[in-house]
Amino acid sequence: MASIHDVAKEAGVSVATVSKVINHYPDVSEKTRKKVKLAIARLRYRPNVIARGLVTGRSWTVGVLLHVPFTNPYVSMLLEGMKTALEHSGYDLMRLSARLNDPDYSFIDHCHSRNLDGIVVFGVEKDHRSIQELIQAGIPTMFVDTDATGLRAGNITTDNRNGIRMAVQHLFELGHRRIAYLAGVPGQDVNELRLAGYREGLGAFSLAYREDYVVDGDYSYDSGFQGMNRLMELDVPPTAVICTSDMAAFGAIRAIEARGFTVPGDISVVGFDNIFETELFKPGLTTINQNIHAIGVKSIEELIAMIKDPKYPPPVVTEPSSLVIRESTGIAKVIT
Amino acid sequence: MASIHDVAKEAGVSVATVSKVINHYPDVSEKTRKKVKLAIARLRYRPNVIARGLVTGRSWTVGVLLHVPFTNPYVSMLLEGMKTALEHSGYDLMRLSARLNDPDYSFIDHCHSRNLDGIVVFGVEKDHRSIQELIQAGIPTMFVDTDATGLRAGNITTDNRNGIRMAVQHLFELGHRRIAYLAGVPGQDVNELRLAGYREGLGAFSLAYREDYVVDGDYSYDSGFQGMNRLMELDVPPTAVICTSDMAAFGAIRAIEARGFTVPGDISVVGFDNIFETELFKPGLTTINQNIHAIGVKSIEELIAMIKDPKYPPPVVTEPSSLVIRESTGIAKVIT
DNA sequence: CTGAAAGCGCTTACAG
DNA sequence: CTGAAAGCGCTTACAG
Repeated sequence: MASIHDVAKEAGVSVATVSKVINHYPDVSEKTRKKVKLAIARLRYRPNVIARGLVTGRSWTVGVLLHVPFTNPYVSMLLEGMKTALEHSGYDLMRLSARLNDPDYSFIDHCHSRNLDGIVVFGVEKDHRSIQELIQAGIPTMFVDTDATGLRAGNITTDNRNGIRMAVQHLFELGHRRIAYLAGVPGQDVNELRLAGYREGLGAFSLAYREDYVVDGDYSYDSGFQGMNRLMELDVPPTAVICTSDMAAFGAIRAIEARGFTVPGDISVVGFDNIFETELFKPGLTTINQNIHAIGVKSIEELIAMIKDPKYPPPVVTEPSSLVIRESTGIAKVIT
Repeated sequence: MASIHDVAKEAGVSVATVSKVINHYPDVSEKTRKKVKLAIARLRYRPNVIARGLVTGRSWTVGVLLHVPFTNPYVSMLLEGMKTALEHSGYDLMRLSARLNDPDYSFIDHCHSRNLDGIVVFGVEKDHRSIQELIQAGIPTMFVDTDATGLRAGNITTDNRNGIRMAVQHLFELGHRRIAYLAGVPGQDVNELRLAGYREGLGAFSLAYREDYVVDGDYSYDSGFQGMNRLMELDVPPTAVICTSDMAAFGAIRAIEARGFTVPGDISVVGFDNIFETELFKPGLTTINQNIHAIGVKSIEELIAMIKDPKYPPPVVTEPSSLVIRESTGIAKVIT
């Protein structure tokens, strides 16, 4: 690869002048600019981003910390949205190791040694040591689904409370009075918000909150399957269940079917996420739509805004959720 | 962040000596080494990878070019495998833009300006200009599912031919004689190999190859749906169909059901990939398993081997495929 | 065993 | 408007 020195020689000017042309400085004569541009074209010169970064302190790289597998459907959509926003921004995306609990590994050191301009974090709780260090370090950061903020850290999530409230209302209107909830991991921000939405939803229709109607889980198919089994073993099982993820809902439905019951004939099921697999699944899943792609796009857009302007206030954004009604919910069989 | 100069000052030695300690040079006295290590610990010093890269010419970064969406289930598994192999390697992964057809964008320039040590490519055909440039440039590269090689470029794929052959045999043994094939994009390496496997499979059982039993597609659900519709409109429709992807198989099954027929009662369907969605789908899909995770792992392992040793011969590896039998294939209804 | 110096490919005051 | 020089944070011959 040609370097800036080669270009300078070819054009018969100094490297400083070449640099000025590359960076669109105004104080270069038209004649010189032409000469330099010609030399650049002739040598197919491209400035070395690495070298430039060393002096400007910017790497034109944003990191992404994913504390979940790539096979997580939420992550796929998120990345797809991020990619869209990245495309013409000049920034590239670097995946960062998620060895957060390895004592030999320091996430923040990693970010520093790579000169990262900004970070998107998904799937890590805000009380984690690495996250605290990251916030302290003052590197522009956007948290997805984690309610953390800092001087240079904002976050973005879906309107979780209202999503679940809409689900409760939908089931109530179908005549359900025994509505259970298959929850996520206790303590996680998203889980607490959704749980709050569930309680608020019940309250809005004067339905009592029952401890035994809430089962913790981990968003997976298996956790939905097992959670549903527990609910069905209750003396008074629910007639409807809201799940904290579509995958858990899939598991719940198969658990219901495995006991010889039908969805929605016997029990109605609502998911959360509206991942593309809902289109494949039978019965079609009624679920709460998250605009994951938009969250991906905005997380990057806001991050870049923070990078570009040190005074840009760290955003806290909530994307609207909506209810998508398919086949897995129906009129309650028994009104108690 | 502390720099190497800060450490040198703190330890009372030169930066050259600090550098030697960091890089485990043997010619440093134990006493000096101790002093330096202490200073490093005290200042929480981490060498700047960027600066180091500028002089060594290595960025400790491998790029990945994905010419498909992140939501593609194959990609998710591939990335998950790559991640595994990357974890303790010291290399980080950078996603590269896929603006391959944008005249303002040069993939190879991008790689150079980022000083990438190696590249993994998926979903681009070998005759694409960017790919040719990449091979010429001599940057270590591993192609996934693309039959390209170069002085420093190898590739890895599944045993596509044999996979399809096994599917034909399975169907033949179930009594099927009218076996159709829902193909992928003509010209793509993977497609040609699978098509060859289909023909070989038919040949092995003396079944005639019929043009009208092969329909091109693009691996998607919709293409499977439409392709199956075409097959079912034939005067003598097939009793079994092999699909070039699981997603296409899902589409094909729904097309069959939409016409009031059943799988496998009326028509047997085989997929390709064994993505995790096959577990969700009903009926359970008989499919050809690709060990995608292993392909991800090996693509990185081989790439790193090439990076480390300029004389490491570019590997061409074929991962075995296997048939996974579930519910979507059954005994042929009519023997012709 | 240790360190001064040159250099990787850039940018940025600053002097002219 | 142009360029010499210093410097970003490192590594690597080379001299001592």
